Amino acid sequence: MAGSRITIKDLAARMNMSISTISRALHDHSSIGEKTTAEVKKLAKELGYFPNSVASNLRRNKTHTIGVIVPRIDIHFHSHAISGIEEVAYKSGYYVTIFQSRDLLEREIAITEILQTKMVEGVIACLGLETKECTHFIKFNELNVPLVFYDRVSKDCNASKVIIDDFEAAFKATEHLISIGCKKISHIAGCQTTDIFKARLEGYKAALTKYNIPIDEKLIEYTSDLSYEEGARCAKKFLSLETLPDGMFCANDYTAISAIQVFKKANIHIPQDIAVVGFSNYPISRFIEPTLTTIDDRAFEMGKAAAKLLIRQIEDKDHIISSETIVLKTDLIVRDSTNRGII
Amino acid sequence: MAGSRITIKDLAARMNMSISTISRALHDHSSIGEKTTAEVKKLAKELGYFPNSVASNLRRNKTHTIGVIVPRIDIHFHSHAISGIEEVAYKSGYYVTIFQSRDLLEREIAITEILQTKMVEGVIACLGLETKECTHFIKFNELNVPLVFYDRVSKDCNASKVIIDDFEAAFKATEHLISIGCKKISHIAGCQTTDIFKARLEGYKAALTKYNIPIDEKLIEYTSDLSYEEGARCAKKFLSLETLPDGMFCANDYTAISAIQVFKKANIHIPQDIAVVGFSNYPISRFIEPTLTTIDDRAFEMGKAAAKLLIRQIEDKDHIISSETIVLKTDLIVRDSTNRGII
DNA sequence: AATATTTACGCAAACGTTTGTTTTGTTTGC
DNA sequence: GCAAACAAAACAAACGTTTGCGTAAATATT
Repeated sequence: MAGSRITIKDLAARMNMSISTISRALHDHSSIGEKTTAEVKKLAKELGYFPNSVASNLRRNKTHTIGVIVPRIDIHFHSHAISGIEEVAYKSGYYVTIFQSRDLLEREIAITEILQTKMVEGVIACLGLETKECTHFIKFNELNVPLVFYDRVSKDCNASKVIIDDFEAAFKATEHLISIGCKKISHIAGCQTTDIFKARLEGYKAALTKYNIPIDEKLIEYTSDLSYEEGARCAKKFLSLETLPDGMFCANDYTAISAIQVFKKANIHIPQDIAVVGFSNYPISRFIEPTLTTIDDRAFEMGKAAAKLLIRQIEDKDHIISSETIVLKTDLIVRDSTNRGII
Repeated sequence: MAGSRITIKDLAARMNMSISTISRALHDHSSIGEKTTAEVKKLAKELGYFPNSVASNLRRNKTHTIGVIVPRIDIHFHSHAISGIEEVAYKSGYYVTIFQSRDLLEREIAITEILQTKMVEGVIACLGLETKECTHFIKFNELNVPLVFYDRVSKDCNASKVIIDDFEAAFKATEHLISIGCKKISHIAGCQTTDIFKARLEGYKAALTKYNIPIDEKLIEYTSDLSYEEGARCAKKFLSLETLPDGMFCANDYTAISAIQVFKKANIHIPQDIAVVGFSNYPISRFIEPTLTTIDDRAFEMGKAAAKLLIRQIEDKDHIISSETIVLKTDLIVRDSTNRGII
């Protein structure tokens, strides 16, 4: 700020013209002569003029800004999603303002209020863990600002969504274990009040059922947060069974990795004794030993899809779209933790 | 947008008062009666009024926004730095708009221009790899908008900086290896046109010198990008020496990890045969086997420090500060890759 | 009771643009 | 040579706030 910024007025004064002429010249309006247009632009460049987009936004009632709410920026999944969002937004001439809810409902609500005052043209959000209902988002509906949720979405909110098919992904993962010969497949499950983790459990069960493998609740361990520590705990639990499972599908990579490390310490070989599939394809899954078979979470694509969808809705003058749901295909990435060689 | 947003005008009409009174009431101005103030606020809440910060920003010539330029959001280091920035900014009532240069100079320049039009009050940036000089940043000086670089900084730009002492960190890392008995310490170095990697090499050399260990160029491997693949290449090079080094300091964690994996495959034990120290404390360093001794890069703290410094400068009316440099303390995190038990 | 002071509010300009309407001056058609 | 048509540029209002100044009524001071 401060400094002495050149405005359109200054240009007008220097050229002995009206400010409207300057404005139109800078926008190549047809009603301004070529010569004048050129001169104005030349002067603007000379004086280092930059348009004041705050003023422009006010007048045009457009900010070309989209607000993004994520639980935490520093989680791999979200930073990749944001990266995708930013990439699409930048190319379409939109700007991205990011807020972290830190999984706090109070903060999430405060952020939605800030976003209203900022006149963002659209909002992309991933709900925080505390968020059970989302009345704080309905004001965006009222204001006609498009809203897109990704990954963690809310059923009872009228908004567009971008998700992966967790059920199908879990099904695929489990099916893969079966295809390499596993008969007794365990599962480390996430918090069952969260839809995505519920879906992963269901997908696991469905795959077993399809192949006539009975579902054994003793082979399912529930965790609250899928942390590294929880993974170790579950692994020890499985070790204490009469017979060790010969396959394991984990609802995320952290638990898979820590379980693997526990197994290795117990002198159990992976994938020979027990094959393991994770979920999310964290960077680390490529580096541990053995490298981890996992489901790619499509974070970057999810961000891109969310941004594209949002921008489409922003620019859809007719506001004909009420909501739209995009389900992304997932990829099973087969690595050494399920590679038993030729079968 | 669209919709029908309630403005201060609407409130004024409903209350049969002037807009200035409304504005003042909403800001608890002393010249407005208590009763009126209360009534105005009540009505505002009823009608769901939200201030239009675009208009406010224009009038007050303040945006309370800081622009952030990072090479990539989805790199762990940067997402953590951003997280720190956002945390501090949020608490101080500032908003954060993020741009990725993707290490492209052209894009970095374009972003600086966008930031000018957006009237941001301050800028935090980490330079892209292509950026050798930074004339595109001097306009911020001219406009009196404070500028803080972090991590990758530029010498020839008049701006504040937040960095870690790479020299000292590398010195500490190397000294640690010496302290556990290493006599022949190798180094995997980064691109020597980047200051931070140069400093790490220098720190390594200085530690050797201090303890009268001759510097042996054969023990130093230079890489262009410190990639996982490069790490493996360097490790093989060291394996081909007549005698294997008994310690290794790597300029980042990726090379350390891939080198460790190469060593393990060659049946070399870590840390008994060769102790390894990385740099940055990537999350993965806690999970690999053995867990990796490394230097914490202080990403989050760096972001916080940058934001605090920037905001201080923004709010320093006198513009008395020209520039300031903060050097953060680093931490050596000792893990199993250098844990030889009692010495 | 007259003046001074305070309280509570209104008026109007300003922030830097954009844009519908008007004005001025030039060209065209006949 | 005069109306009509057009091109080029000016006028002025508007976007939603904030804020210096003015003013009327209410209260305090003598």
